[in-house]
Amino acid sequence: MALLHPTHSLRHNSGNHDRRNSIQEMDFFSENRRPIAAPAPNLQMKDPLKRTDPHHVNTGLHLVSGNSGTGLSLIEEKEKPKDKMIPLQVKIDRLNEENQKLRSMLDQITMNYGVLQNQLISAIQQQKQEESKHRLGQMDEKNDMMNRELSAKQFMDPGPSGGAYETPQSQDETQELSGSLSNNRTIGVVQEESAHNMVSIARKRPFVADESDQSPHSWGANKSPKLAQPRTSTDEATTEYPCRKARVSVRARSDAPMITDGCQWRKYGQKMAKGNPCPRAYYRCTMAIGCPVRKQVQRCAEDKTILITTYEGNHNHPLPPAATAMANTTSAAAKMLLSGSTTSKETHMSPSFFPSLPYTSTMATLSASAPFPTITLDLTHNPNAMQFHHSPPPSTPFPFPLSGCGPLLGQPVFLPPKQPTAPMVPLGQRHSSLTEVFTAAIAADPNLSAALAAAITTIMGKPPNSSSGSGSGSSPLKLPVAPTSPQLPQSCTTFSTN
DNA sequence: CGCATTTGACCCGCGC
DNA sequence: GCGCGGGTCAAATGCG
Repeated sequence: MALLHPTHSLRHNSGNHDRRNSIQEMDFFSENRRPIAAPAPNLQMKDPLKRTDPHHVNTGLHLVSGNSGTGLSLIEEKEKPKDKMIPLQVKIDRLNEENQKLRSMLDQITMNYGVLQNQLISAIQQQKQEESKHRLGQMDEKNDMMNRELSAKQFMDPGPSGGAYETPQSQDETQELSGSLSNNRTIGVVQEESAHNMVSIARKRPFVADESDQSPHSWGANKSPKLAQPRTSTDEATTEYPCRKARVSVRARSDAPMITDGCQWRKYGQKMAKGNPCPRAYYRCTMAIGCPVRKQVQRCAEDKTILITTYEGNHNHPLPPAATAMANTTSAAAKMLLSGSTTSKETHMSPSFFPSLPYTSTMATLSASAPFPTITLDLTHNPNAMQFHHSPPPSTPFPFPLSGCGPLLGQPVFLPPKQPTAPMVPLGQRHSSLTEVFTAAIAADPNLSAALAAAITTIMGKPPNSSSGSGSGSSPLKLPVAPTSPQLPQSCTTFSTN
């Protein structure tokens, strides 16, 4: 969340606050743009124009988003006489004023957010400290843990000023931040903690240690020995998350009793879940003998048009093309969840973390609450924002980001926010620079997203309210979530309704 | 008749 | 220890 307004952050930190409207932005460009702008003679022609009105300086900032820059370049290109420039100048002035107003609003929102986040973080850290006292007695990596917290805090801490977006001091620092998150140490710490938790869970559920390739889970393990498969040392999922049982839950609007995701399922049970008048159906993948994948289908108690499908496990067989997208998506989500969810039960992720993802308005829920960490992908909102690379059946009202199916990993697993009022500004309009930074960082390091999730999770600690809601409503905070790294074996299949 | 679905019973973990 | 709830099994049932 701290990166909701990266550009804003950059702007604020690129100069002194008392000169925020002029010098700071000029400094920003002087560091990053001058090598390009200086050689252009047209810019010098533009300067006198800009100096006639102080707002023009601010327009320079707007160049970041390219809006004002476009207008100025038009002036440059056409070389209008001064009398023709006047209307344009007036127009630019008006745009600048508008820009100022928007910026003021943004500042206000930023401040409010910062205050709230400060309160949240302080509360969480306080809670985590208490928790750490118990855990540290059993942990040998005390220092690592502290470093981990610090590392994560770097990412989230709004800073002493309370302005969450003022933390990065410059683009350089932002890049440094991205680098620190993607470096081996940070990820290593994250994985270390994951491993530690896996050990804890393994003690609790010894049987899962014998699980094979699939994400560790109980079904087919203890009750169906025939399904047990020999463990291979090369299995990455097993190596990384030998004891975690992640679930990927998908919320989608559908009238169909069950979504068709490209796999064949056999119903093996149905139960009434507490708090939900609609029964929960249990399905097992029948595409291959011994496939451990299960899924649960249940309608949302609040809105029965919403179908909640929860996947668990990884397919042990080749998937049809129609099934790979969902499999990749859920795998990515599951891996992110597994790699990120350690001590906390819920994770806050900012949409700004994943600017490269097209579905910026989508939301996902990370819930590591017992017994299994679950990531919920909410596809019930903003269908317009979705892009269909694979047309769903007509009866499939829900949109699913199947973009680029093949390597969907790293693609968005994004869902609409529960709170439609949440201000979701198109990323590209507000913070292009930092967006690019993170895009590049994520693209460069497939583990980064997982590391981000882990880092955030680490500092978030336990949610203030651990009481579980009933049924599908045991829903954690709704948060924007990242796509994940591509290493997880396919967990589930495609996704469409009947 | 074979297969899928239904449904009650059973098992297990967790909280009190 | 007990009750509750989630998850699974397997016999019964339905359907093509």
